[in-house]
Amino acid sequence: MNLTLREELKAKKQAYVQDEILATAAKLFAEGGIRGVTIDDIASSLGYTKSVVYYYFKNKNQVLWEIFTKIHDAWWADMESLVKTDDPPNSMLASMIRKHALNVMDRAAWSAIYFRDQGELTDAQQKVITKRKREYDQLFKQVYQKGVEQGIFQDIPTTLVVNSIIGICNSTHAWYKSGGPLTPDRIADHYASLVLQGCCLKSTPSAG
Amino acid sequence: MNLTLREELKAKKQAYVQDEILATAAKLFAEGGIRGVTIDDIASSLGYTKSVVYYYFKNKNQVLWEIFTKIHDAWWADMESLVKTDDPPNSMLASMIRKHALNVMDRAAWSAIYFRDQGELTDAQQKVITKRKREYDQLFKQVYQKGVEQGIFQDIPTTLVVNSIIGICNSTHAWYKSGGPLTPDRIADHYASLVLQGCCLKSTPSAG
DNA sequence: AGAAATTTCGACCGGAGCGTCAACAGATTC
DNA sequence: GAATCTGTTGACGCTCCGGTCGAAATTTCT
Repeated sequence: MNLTLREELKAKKQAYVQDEILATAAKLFAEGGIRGVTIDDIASSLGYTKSVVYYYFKNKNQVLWEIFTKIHDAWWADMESLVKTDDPPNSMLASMIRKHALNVMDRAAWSAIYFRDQGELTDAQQKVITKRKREYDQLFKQVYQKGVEQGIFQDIPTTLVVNSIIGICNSTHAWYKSGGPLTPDRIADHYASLVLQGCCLKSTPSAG
Repeated sequence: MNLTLREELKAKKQAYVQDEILATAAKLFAEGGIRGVTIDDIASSLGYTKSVVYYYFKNKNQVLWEIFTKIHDAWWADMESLVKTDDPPNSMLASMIRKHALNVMDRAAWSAIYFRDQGELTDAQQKVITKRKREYDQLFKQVYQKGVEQGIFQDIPTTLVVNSIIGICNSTHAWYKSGGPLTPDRIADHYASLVLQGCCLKSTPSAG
């Protein structure tokens, strides 16, 4: 068999197992906290022994790190594509809020880790994540700022507005349970309208 | 010396040292996570050995538990006294939001623990805290419901409204740093007006 | 001063969990 | 069938940390 082809197959299989491990780890980490979950827990939850996890990952920290990078990359891609459209700031901001809220609910376990357990990373990793979160916030700030310049948003410090937005959406992971009377769409819509009503000037009923 | 008087003095001194330990523990826990901070860390941060901590507290869990109960009791008392006034729902809700936000910023370390580390408690303790948090939310829900009945608030599911409120305020602990350009009062005011504008019917400009 | 209560110390135990390692098993290639 | 690559096993070492304990030190009372 061709060498590169074999390597490719191997990589594909390993990626599959890695994803499986990451998904299980995320679920357990979210419930029990990073330190409260052992590698044994993750492995046996999949019918493996812990050596298997160490075969696919260097150590516990790498498992955690991949969770952070994977979720961030996915969210970042989503948000960047929204920003590229040429919607007006109010509908763009609404779309961004909805998307962010839906993303949080879609992967509540991963979100819980992403917002709660940054302190479990190494100092260097924390710096990277902090920077990426700032860049992510920046996307929101730019849109809001544009709306202020166009006179359709109230001139409130963008830091305050964006932190409110992120704060509302992120808190969802703490209480949202799928299957309840409130659907993710309904919740996301509410968040968008709450912020838009709360920040838009009263002369722009288009937001309501 | 009178026996009961001596006991009283002893209790008073012990309470003082306990508070000192709790304050330090809360600060360290908030930064490093519950499991990331050892009893040795707490003790040596005060110039003690860990045996001293074990003299004043049964174990690590009791230290954590007291942090939870102390902060809850303080917040509950604040909110209950606000609810007792006969202000109309809109200004009462605004006061409650402001108060909650200010409380979170006033003790950011304790708040971080209260919202982030409930999972580190025993199952029984978690049940108690969950119940108390629900009762706390209930205070907000009642006020909002009253406003809906009076026709001054939009008829949105109270769960959604209250979780938004709590979510906004609680997220503050993650980014607020005292000494910045944004004062706690300014932040609290913004939160109150954001929610009131976002939830009140447009026919009640008194909220703006 | 001497006795009693209070507080502090430092050594120690035991368990838990991370990460390693040598060996083994199964598949694949030659 | 032998050799190699891939995946898996279970046991082990090591460190860290929660919690205990007896003794020492300090303070308070008589």
